[in-house]
Amino acid sequence: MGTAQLAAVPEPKYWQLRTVLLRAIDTEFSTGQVIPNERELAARFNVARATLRQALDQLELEGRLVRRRGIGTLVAAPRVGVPVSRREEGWTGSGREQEWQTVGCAIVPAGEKLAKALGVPTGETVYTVRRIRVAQGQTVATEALHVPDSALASLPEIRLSGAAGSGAGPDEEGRAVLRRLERLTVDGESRSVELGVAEADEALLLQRPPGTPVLVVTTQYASAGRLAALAVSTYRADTCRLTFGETGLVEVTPVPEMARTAS
Amino acid sequence: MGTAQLAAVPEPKYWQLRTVLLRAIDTEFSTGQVIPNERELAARFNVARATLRQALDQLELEGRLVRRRGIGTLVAAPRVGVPVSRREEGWTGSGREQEWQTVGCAIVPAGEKLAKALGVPTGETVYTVRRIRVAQGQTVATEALHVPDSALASLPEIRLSGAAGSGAGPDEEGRAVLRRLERLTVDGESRSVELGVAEADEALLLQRPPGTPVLVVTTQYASAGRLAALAVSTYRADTCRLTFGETGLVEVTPVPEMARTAS
DNA sequence: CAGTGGTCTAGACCACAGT
DNA sequence: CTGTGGTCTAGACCACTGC
Repeated sequence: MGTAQLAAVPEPKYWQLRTVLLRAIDTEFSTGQVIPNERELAARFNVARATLRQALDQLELEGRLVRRRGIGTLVAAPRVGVPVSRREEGWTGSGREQEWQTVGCAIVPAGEKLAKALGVPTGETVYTVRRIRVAQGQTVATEALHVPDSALASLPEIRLSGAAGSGAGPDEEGRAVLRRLERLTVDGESRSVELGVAEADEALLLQRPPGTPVLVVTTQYASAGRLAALAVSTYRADTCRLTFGETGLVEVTPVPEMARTAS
Repeated sequence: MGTAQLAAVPEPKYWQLRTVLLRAIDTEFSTGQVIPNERELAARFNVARATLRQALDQLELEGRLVRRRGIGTLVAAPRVGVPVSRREEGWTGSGREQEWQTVGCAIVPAGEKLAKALGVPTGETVYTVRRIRVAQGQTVATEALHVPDSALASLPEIRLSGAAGSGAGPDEEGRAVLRRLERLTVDGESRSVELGVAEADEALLLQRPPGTPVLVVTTQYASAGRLAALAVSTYRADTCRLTFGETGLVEVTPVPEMARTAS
């Protein structure tokens, strides 16, 4: 890792630093390796630690570095491609290996905003299933799957116990909801993706500090011309690349990862 | 906007501040309104300006605030839903209103990484069309559309002039490539979305400083069992919500925007 | 010109991991 | 314990906007 002076151009120092560091980790370090500590790097480049940290913040946002308190700063592994499935495979993932794990379930009357999003009257009972998604031994996403009672009611199946936590275990209730959803015919789904940050409980599930950037995927499932379920999933933005694959299609290059500029 | 003391809990101050400010802008301010300046807010909450700025950084990342140098900090408008089109509508957008504007075109031999991503031999001629996408009077995305010569060659049409900038205008060349692509039958497309930051030239096109977070959409277009084109689009993460709509589907609630937690 | 956000500094202390 | 990253401070100066 070089020690060249930073030019006195109008570009901010932290951005120049980021570029220098990026080149360094691309050429002189490999995945998982720890880079020199912040105080040393700051000294080496003759900048304050805060300035250096600004550069590292950028690289962490780009998923190139991982910082662990008490340990050091490591070169991150390339992002994992996470298929955002089309619902042909069922509600628990691709069938073969369960990619979603139910961690809880709540049965509560819909608040104003939730009711509006679901297109049901405020106060209607809504089943909210909390799930997490694990890939390569790491929790990469959390999800809140909201199903209004009215959507479930049209399905032929025994009713769930009314109050939460009465009979079965905590997420047993959630799995029951999912089982009933299996019988639902989904006509289509529409999605949106945007940037967000992890709040307290999400951050906890993702094993990250609050404020961690996440990709928020909102999926609306339509059945019989009405909204049957709403899923809000938050994926770790630092480690995930969401993929939307066509079902039957020639599998081309798995990971482009290339210059977005080509003069 | 309140002035309550910040509790001495283990949660970092900047995160508490963010929560307080978020509630404030949700209840006491409206879109486009300027909030008090940083020095005043810092004094009001008894924190250093750097700490306050950390909170504002978070809110800006979430797309809730917009900061303009020399002006102040404004409450941001809700994110615009940007349809990431399925290629049924042609290469220039939905036909009716051109959503993409060609701003340049380069004809160069493929570098190593680009060639690998396109699945062509290194050095093959590649047409790279640079486009920007405008929504609501604002540039929301830039794109580099890479088309290998071999994909274009199979199409019946006159050849383009060999060297760049010889005859027609700069982007006239780009439009010609797009016109020829219209004749291409696309069997399918596969996409991925990840978080990135805008580099120098992208930042310029997006009218944002370098390091601005963007949503990077990579689209691979398949034709006749091979990769025919590769598009890398970068959308402003602060102002965009990418939408992936099913073609014929009941249009449900346009913008959920709700608590992702529902205990 | 005055006021705003943007950058940078030098230093302090804390929380956590590994010894 | 030492060493790491995480937080916070108080102050300085710059770049830009609008009057």
